Amino acid sequence: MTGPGATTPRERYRAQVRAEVKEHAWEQIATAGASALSLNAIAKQMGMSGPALYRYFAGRDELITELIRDAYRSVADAFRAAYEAHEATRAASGGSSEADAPGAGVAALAWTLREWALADPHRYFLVYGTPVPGYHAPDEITAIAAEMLGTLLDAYGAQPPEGGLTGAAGAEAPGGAGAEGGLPPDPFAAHLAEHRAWTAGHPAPPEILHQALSFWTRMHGVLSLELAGHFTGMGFDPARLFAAELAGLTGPGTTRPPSN
Amino acid sequence: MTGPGATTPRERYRAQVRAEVKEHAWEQIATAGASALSLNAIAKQMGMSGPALYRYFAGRDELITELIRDAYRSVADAFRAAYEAHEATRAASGGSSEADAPGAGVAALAWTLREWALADPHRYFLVYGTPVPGYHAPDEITAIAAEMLGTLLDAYGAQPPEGGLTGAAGAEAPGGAGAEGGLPPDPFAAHLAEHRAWTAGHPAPPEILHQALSFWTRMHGVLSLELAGHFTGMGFDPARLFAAELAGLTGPGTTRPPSN
DNA sequence: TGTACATCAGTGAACGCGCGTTCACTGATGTAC
DNA sequence: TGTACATCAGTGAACGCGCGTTCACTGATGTAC
Repeated sequence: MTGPGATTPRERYRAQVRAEVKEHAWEQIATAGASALSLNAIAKQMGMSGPALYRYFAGRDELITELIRDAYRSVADAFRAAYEAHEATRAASGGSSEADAPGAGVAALAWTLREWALADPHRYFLVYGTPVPGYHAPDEITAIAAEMLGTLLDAYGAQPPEGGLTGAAGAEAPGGAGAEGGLPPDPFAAHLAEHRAWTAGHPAPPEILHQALSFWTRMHGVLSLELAGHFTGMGFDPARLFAAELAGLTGPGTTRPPSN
Repeated sequence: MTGPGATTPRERYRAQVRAEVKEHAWEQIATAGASALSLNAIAKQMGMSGPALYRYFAGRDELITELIRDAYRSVADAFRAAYEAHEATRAASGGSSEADAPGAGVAALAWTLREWALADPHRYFLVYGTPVPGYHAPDEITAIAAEMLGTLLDAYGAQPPEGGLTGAAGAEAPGGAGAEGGLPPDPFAAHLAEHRAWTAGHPAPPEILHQALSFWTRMHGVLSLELAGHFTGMGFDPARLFAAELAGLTGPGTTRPPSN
């Protein structure tokens, strides 16, 4: 690894072939699933002989690991970019735009996640689907996962936290919130207060940690069932279910996908 | 297929061997994943030669299809049994037990689902994980899925519906429910009112359909991330997150797993 | 109860396939002087 | 600018493997008279 920018023609060529191999790998995964990924088949598709690929990847395992890492990287980057774009519009508008609605930042992340998932379902399942047997995520990947949660916490932290968000923290008592106007007790937040090592020092209060985790599981709940086809034939629009779940987390008014 | 009970010794033997084959199939899936399922390996494990299994299954595909169907069947049966057991205690207690708390029936289903999932994660992923490429669920399986949703709707229907359940239908306005005491509008329920063919004529109102779908996606959101290992190393107890999500759907007081 | 026949479980050999991976080698590309 | 050398991309043959599946065949089990 020399410094960035200091690429020889050979290095550029190598990078290009590696990228092309990955592209064909994704196509193959899309067609026959990750378990059917074959170096020989990729080579044939590229008009090369099987062993040639060993110049670029140490073996099948390295290729798969790299695909998984790239997939994580792409969703984390999309997440971060969406957060920063949202913060930028918020700062530019000076406190009076839609971007200032409570939960707007979180909603932006949700729609970004959905867009990323729908753009390539096989990539989604490589990250969030059935774990590959025998595969153990290297530290680099768990770090990216933590980074993503950090972005989510940032988005929550950038919202007015005083009672503006609802739905995740504990159940409202039947008939509405408590008569004294306080939030109901949140036993899971209390639990999280004692198990927050995974936040890497993020200052978010435990109730926000709870909300972030609920966000995570609810969005993936809709997406994984939708992409696995469990809603096929039921007739309703999964995007609306996604929007409804999101509304339960951020309040109404942020339930529309971004206009793009 | 002769009538039930009219089994010859040979039929009994066949059924026994088929069951044994499936058992080894599950072991193999647990070890190396569904994609690595091999008839030859199963035969070897049973002390038989490869082609022998063709007396019992037409081929690999039939075996996999049967495994998936069995998995669906087992969760649907567990669901139905849990519902009926709950209704039985409810009827026996005459209206004053814990089983009468709003959402108690739904909570019983939730914990049943969780128990079923944890009992065999690979079975869970065969049903709710990454779809097998090229595999299309036969009608029998979609029928079982519909049956399960029917049980869920029954459980919702068996609860007092007048404002007793919270969390899924639309977002509460910040600061509590509407001042007039009415529920906030639920656009997704309105959508479902026009797309309810999948309920097979169940009389549940659209708001309940919404709640059932939210139940479904939220429970699977926690379970799939948990079982795929995405919470590993984060320190908190996934069961408590599951309980918190459930509390958001049924109200507090039904957030403990059944005592067994 | 005993014999003749049909049914069925299981074997072993074989076919064709594609896989990951190693190895010795050719030819082109880049580098040093 | 030209020559000598090192580096690297890619090939083709080969190894060993396990897969699904077919086929002709042997023995055991059940059935009919």
